[in-house]
Amino acid sequence: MKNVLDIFRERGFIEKTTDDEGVHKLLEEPTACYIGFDPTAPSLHAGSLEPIMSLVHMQRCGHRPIVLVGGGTGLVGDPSGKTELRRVMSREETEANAEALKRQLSHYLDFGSGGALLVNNVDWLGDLRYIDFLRDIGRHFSVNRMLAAESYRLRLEQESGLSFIEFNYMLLQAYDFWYLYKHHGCRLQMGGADQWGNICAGIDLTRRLEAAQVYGITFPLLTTSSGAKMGKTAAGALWLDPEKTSPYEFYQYWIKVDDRDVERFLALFTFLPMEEVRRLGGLEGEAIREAKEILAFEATRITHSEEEAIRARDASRGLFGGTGGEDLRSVPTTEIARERLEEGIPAWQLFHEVGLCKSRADARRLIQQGGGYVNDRRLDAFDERIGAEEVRGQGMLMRAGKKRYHLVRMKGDE
RNA sequence: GGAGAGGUUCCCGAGUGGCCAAAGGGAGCAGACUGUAAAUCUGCCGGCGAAGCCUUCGGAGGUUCGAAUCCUCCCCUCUCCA
Repeated sequence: MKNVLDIFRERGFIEKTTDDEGVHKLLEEPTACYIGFDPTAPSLHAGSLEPIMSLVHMQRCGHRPIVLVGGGTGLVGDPSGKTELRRVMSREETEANAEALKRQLSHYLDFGSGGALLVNNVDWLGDLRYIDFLRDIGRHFSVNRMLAAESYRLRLEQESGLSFIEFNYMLLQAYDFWYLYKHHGCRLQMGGADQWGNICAGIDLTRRLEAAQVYGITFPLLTTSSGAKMGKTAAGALWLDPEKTSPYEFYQYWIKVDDRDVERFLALFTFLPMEEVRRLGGLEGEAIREAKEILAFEATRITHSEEEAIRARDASRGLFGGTGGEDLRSVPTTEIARERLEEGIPAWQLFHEVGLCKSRADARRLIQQGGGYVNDRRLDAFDERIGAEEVRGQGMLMRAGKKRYHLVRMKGDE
């Protein structure tokens, strides 16, 4: 079997490793590896897709992925990112989120016996005793060295500063790595590029405590070619939970990616063989839409299901290809009572109500600027009343701008 | 604990008594051009059915005809000193 490190490398997962040869050698045998996820929300979003995919590759290659839910560290807050208000979360809350994460990750990973493992570090960090921790763990850390770490240095140079609780974060994560090594034989930690310092700290600690060599891999920070953080949509984050981001919207996200990102994303977010990835990435001009369609389909299939992917694709083809007679079931839909429609609803109110615009003023602007459509007819008055006669076939198709669709059906009609 | 700086609309960041719903940039949205791409140009970019009104400049009070701007107290952040 191919060494998973080589797969990672050719698919663009690797930013750097702590020891190229060592990691390669390590991965020749079945190995346990871990990635931490913060249980700050009940759903993961696209930003987590890269680490998730890496774990899937691991499992496919016969290794054992360990998902570490940061129930304990989540309460401290990793400074290796932008400062944000750290919400204090209750244990129940993080546990509920941890459950949700596990359910979600089960789409990708097999948590069956002997398969992937999910652990929550609150289980071992929660009851740590401060003095013991300082004496047993803290003594191994050189503040001088910590200060030199990129993640801290940045914060020190900026005026945002660094609080002691954040400064401690590194020790806790290092402790995690050691713990997982000790109890689950985990010898590899992976994470985003910003995790480098934390990972190295864990390696160091494990070496000191156990005289054992463990390893780390970091992934490149994913941004779109336009520089934005990946996984943002107009509505906010691109969630993996179909309740928060429908498969249709998910699919659309990938269709709309920048041309320059297609090949990279195909390699990262699908399992297509690399020859195919390169072929698709090499397409030029309009032909690259084929590549985007495949990317969107595969990504949606992996995260949701084949059925949803097909549905999203059909709806998208219909809406954008203008074939008509398409299956629109996956387009976001709102039901409105027949009486209200028969009376007629002013367009700007309707656009707001179905969620196409975030306020009535926003809707009015949209329509006044020529971006509001009903059944492909551009509205020219923002207060035009939209009535029941517009609802036909599968429903009334509303559109905001060129790309955002919404379907309205009459309540009671089927 | 002491001394200083600061908290402005999604973000960065101007504004120090009326001309401020608040410069500029970024992000975002729409239009044109395209390929549901990029780049570019144009417009929009707190809310409310227009005029007008309402809510916003860390929080609570106060001065004033009038406050993001002045005063008081409080909360938070940063820098230097201890």
